[in-house]
Amino acid sequence: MPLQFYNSLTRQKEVFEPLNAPYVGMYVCGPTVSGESHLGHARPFITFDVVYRYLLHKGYKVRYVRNITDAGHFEEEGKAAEDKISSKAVLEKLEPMELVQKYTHLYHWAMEQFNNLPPSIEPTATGHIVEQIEMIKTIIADGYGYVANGSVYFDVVKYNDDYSKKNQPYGILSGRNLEDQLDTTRELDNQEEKKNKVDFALWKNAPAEHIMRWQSPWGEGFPGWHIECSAMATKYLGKRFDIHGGGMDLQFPHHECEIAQSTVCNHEIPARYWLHNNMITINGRKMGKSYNNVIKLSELFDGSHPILTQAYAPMTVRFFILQSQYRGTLDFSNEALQASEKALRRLMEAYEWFKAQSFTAGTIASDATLDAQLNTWVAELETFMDDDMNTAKVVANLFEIIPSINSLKDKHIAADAVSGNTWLHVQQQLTLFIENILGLKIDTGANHQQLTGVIELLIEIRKDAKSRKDFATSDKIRNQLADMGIQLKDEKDGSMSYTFS
RNA sequence: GGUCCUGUGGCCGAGUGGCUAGGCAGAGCUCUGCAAAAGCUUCCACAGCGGUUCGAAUCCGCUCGGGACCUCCA
Repeated sequence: MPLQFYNSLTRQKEVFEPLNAPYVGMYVCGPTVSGESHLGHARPFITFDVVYRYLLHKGYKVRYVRNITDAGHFEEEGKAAEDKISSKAVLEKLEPMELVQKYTHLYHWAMEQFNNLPPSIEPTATGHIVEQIEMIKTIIADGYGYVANGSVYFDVVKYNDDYSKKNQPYGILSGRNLEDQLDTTRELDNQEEKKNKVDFALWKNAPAEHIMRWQSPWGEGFPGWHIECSAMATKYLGKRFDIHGGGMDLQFPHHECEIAQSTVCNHEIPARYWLHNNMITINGRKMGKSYNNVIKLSELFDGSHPILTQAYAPMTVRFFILQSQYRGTLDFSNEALQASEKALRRLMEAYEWFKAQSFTAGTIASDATLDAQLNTWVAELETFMDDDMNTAKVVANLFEIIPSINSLKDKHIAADAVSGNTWLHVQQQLTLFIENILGLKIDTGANHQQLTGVIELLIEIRKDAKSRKDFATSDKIRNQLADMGIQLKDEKDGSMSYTFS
């Protein structure tokens, strides 16, 4: 089966065919670095990291562009609720770029914790003001933008009238029609400047207190909310590229506006496949500022948020996200995260042991059924990924394979039950899917040579004690280490292993 | 109000007509000095009502519930 993605634009699964194989261009909307990323933000970045990894696995040469939005209204986090006068005071005290710097670092740190591969290009909005201005000029020249009091707006109604004739109405992506919106759009600032309520800003005149401002043909101001993505995607991926990704909540208006802007400038819908991940919910509600239920990533990793009963490792969170298919909502709870934590540990412990085993090619399987079953499970992994990235099914199959590995380890099945070739194949495919595609890495816990040495020493002492049947000493070592979060396990062969909790 | 999505066992979550999803939790057994881990077995489902069909969690209708977008938002 060929690789298929669900394309939000056509509302169906489609076979993925790059415009210019083997090259693939992918644009994903990145963070606004005016605050710290939260659990909800983790989902698109992990989802599209897996898309990126999988495309690389398929042999494509992928240029992955993920922007950083560092222009616009910047206020110190947590101060947003204050009125405009007091937030003006915050801006006076603090350079916007100081915030940008701080939260960009935190964001990169979080991405690294999640083991996300860095994108090929990570452009900033402030670094592409010139490109954005040029694009706006083109839109005005073509008659789809107009100037009002130093701001520039996109004429959505005109665009819709003209492009409906080409079957590309405004709303083509989100499936809404303009008539509905003309009635329902809420009052915004400077509404009277617009010809129509649905028009959106391409460039905004900067009020006196606005620190982030740039010269433009229309006076000092700053770019509108949607133009940066159009400008940067065009610059680095061309007028038409393969994949545009982001969260479902960006579908409208952000991506819709991107399509309108790029279509005017480049005369085509910018991306062929539009991929949208669904939201992470908490008690059934989307995580977001307006709901006051945001768990920041740093709080998640150190367990400091009141709703959390414990800290969760970044890999646990990644695994939690990958246990579901990206287009469905995913409900957060401590119970669910704890389940993921245990499951991930079981998976990685089995995998780690198995990876270190050596097998000989060419041996014959004594249990042909098991041999065939293993081959089937492994072969299905790619099929599941090809079907719109069903990582949930991939994970499920990994857990089908685990009992065989553990049985091999505990000698419940003989090594020759399965052919050497099959074992080698399973090894290789598990590494491919667990490490390279799902991007899960072995969490070594405390990775410190001296600590490791001390634990090894305690294990030696405990082995001695056990051989003397001095169970008091033996249990003391095990229990006290357990209290410190280090679990000792007696293996079947008399050896002892340990894990960190 | 408009547009759209959704309702799966204690929890999370796959599954678009017929086959055990999977994980965690629970129960039993095996192994073990004990424990943990592991293995084996097992309990618990498809919101409700009606329809289509030989057969529906899966298609259709209605009812009830939940949610998203329409405003910066992953």
